[in-house]
Amino acid sequence: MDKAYDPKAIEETIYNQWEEKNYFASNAVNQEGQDSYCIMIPPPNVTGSLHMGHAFQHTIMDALTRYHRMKGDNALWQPGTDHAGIATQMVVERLLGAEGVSRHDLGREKFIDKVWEWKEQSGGTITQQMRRLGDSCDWGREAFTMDEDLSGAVLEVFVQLYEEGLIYRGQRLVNWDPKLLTAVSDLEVESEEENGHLWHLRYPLADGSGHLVVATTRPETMLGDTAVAVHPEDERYAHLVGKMIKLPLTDREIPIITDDYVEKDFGSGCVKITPAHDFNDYEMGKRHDLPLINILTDTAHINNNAPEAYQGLERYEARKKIIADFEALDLLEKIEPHKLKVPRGDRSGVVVEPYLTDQWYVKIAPLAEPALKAVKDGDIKFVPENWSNTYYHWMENIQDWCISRQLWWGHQIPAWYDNDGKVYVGRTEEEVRAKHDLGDIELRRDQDVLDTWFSSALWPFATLGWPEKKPELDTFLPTNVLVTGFDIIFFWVARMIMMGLKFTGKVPFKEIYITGLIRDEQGQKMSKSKGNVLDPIDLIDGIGIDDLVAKRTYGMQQDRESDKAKITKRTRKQFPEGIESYGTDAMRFTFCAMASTSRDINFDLNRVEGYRNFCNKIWNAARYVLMNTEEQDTGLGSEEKVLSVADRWIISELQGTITEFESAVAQYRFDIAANALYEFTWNTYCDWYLELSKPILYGDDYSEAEKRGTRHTLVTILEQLLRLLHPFMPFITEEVWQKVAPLAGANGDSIMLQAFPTSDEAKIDKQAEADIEWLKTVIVGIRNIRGEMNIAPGKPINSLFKNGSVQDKERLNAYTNFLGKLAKLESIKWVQDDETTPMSATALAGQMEILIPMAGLIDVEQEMSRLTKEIEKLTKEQSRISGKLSNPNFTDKAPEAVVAKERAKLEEIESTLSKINEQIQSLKTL
RNA sequence: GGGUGGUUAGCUCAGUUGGGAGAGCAUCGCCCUUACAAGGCGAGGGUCACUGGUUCGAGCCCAGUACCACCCA
Repeated sequence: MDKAYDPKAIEETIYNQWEEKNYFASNAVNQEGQDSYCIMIPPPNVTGSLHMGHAFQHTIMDALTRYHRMKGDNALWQPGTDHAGIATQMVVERLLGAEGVSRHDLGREKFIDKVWEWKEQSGGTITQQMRRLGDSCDWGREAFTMDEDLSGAVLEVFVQLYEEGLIYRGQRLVNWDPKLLTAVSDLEVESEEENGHLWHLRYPLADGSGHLVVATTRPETMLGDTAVAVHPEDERYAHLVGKMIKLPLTDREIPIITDDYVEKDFGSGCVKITPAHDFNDYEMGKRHDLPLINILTDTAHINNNAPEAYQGLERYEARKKIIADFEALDLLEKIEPHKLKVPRGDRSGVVVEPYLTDQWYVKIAPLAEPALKAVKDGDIKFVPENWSNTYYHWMENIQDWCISRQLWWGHQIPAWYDNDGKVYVGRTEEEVRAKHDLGDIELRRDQDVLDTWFSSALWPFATLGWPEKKPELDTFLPTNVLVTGFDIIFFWVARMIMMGLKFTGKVPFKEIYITGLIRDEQGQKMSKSKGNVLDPIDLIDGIGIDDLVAKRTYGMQQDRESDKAKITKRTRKQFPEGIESYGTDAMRFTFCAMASTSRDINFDLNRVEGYRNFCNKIWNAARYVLMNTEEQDTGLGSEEKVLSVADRWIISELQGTITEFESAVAQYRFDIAANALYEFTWNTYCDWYLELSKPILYGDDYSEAEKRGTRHTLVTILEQLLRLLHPFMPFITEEVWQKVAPLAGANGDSIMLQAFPTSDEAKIDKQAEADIEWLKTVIVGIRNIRGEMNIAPGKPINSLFKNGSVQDKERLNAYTNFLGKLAKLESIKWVQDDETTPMSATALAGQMEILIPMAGLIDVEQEMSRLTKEIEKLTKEQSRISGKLSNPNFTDKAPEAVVAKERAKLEEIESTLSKINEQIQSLKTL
């Protein structure tokens, strides 16, 4: 083995072998006595590439899948990708645009062919990247939301919902994206606060007796006003209610009405009502039976319903002209600066318009009710639990879902119209004709496609074969857990629950593990425009600084030169040498270690570096073990093995680590699980056990049976540890296991098919734990003296032990070898309590004094200051505890055990203090 | 406006039922000891945001305040 771990040398080869040998495959039916374990991947956009969020969630999903596979479950991690309607269509349109071609030049069919071409070309990127992460998905089952099977499921669901009256077509206000020319759902609109204005406009009364002032943030919509409203209890305007307004710039008269919705204190207390261009006004219009006047085209230009002077103007041009005209008529009272929430399309970034159109909707209330109940009844559990409140709140206020999109890429709506505009819904045109006995009259198919999330909502059961009754459906549904981010609870999670319950009668998953969102090390969201994006593949392979800068600034718009410079500067400052190659396992372990319950995870490259070092530690520990066991007797035969106290201790410690790991994973606390592994591997196995094994293996005082016992323990603990680490770090564990397994008596082709280690209470050895605890105290005491006195670690020193108990003496005798080697002691001598001892630096192990004679080694002053420091520490503690114990309230009311513990503590501190004081006295006498 | 989460060491974060403030990285000192300098050994560093309350005892429970972040309207 090389001296340092090199992930590049092994990762891809190992993955290819796993995949070729089909180790990731699940079975359609469980074997006798076997459980199933299933995770559905949140399908990434087919043309996308892997980002840090994916890498994080995939690490969790893969760790769970590998863990359960090793536990013997029939494990299925279902992979696949999403067609991502708007996103993908936009990419292809942009590519065509670069060649000067629009989708309309091509026509629908040819454009869709182009999208498929693009999908073939770039659709493999993300699944290839997933392989780099070590994702053990069942690739044979890979699905795509536009596959024939899934498209069939979409048809079936649409038709059934329509037939039950749960899908309907209706005309109402939708969020209209005037750039993409499609409706979008409420969730696809992002409202940010922006600086705007509040225009106060004078609206004259029709009878010429004066005017009202209305305040608006969108003056151009006044062309579509159909009323002015005041609050019913607003005395200022009570006498005007029922009168008419002469709407400026138009020839229309509109009424003054009252409505509770109006805020008396906002502006003048009078509100213009534009039912066709505002959601609130729309509702008010319905309440008062006001006419709807649509004044916009689908591209947000003024249409022919408005006075001729404004027709054809773009919405913001129209605003300017209208303000100017109001001013000219002396009807502009004032303009105030005003902050307002501006709704923008999450894809296009342009301001969306409330717009009156015909769209398809899902009637959501009947679906939401059982979905709400499933979580309330505990059939589905959110982890962390508090996300269920977010879910409840949204589900209880849920609106009908607009599912039609005016796009070309997606599942075309299975509805046909005859020449009278009558609509027929069915799986195919033939079915529709036959069912409604239409003969061969002319039918025109609805041009719209479905919201991408409509097909995603069916993902858990559609990928398992629904509507066909495939065995997988029974085997894997409900799936065990959904691993996803809180950003798509509404988009995806809620809709899967609704659709799953409706069409399978089962919940789609029993638990939902909501992961945190990966941010940069300063807590900023990673985004292209901020230039702080990290690519998981770059962490694995490394990247030079020039390439990294190029990547972060590539494709930025020309007018953003200053941003580009800023990003370049910052990137070069943060990564002067680029990013090192850390390997997949280090990155995966980092994600696990950072997966606490926090909702934001600030990703810190220093952590990756630390865990890369951890990989190296494992690698070198394995090198040590192999060096001492290869071609030697590791105790696999029938010859006698004697286990040392260290052997019994490390075996005992491993049991606790396994238990801790398993209980942490059961609660999705991967950070706790990762820390338990790290702690055991580094601080227990490497720092102590490997060192303790050396005196036995290298010493002349041990029998072959003892050496055999230690070799056996060395290699079997490592072998188990590798299996324990495998779900988090699949590659290095496989590579090392291949070498170690035969020496530990394990057979098998791959670690990923081995059983997960189990904890055995019978192997817990309290006596060995106590003995090693004692040994560590003594060694650490001596090391402390060395460290504080600047005695080189390699310099052999003499030691004396005094005032110990019978047990101390026994232990000292039994563990002389360990002490000598680990504390680098030249001599160990037990002295009688009354024996005089040379001037020494001292440490305590319980009552036992450890003396390091100072001759030629130690400065008296230095030792004095070391002891004084120790006394200060202890005195502080002493006064705290004695204060506590002298308080009768504490001794009377606190539990007996707590009081006793404090008393014991105090006693120990006091005896330690007096010993140290004695030592100081004896130093002073010199 | 309503809601949720957060505030602990220089940085990134743990802290389970209230009972001796922890880890990693960074810092300082000694060491290239035959697994590992991507390492070993040792050390320093915190008014647990603030105010008040409950309690014998609060990082943890309660009330309020400030600041940060996100979600919904």
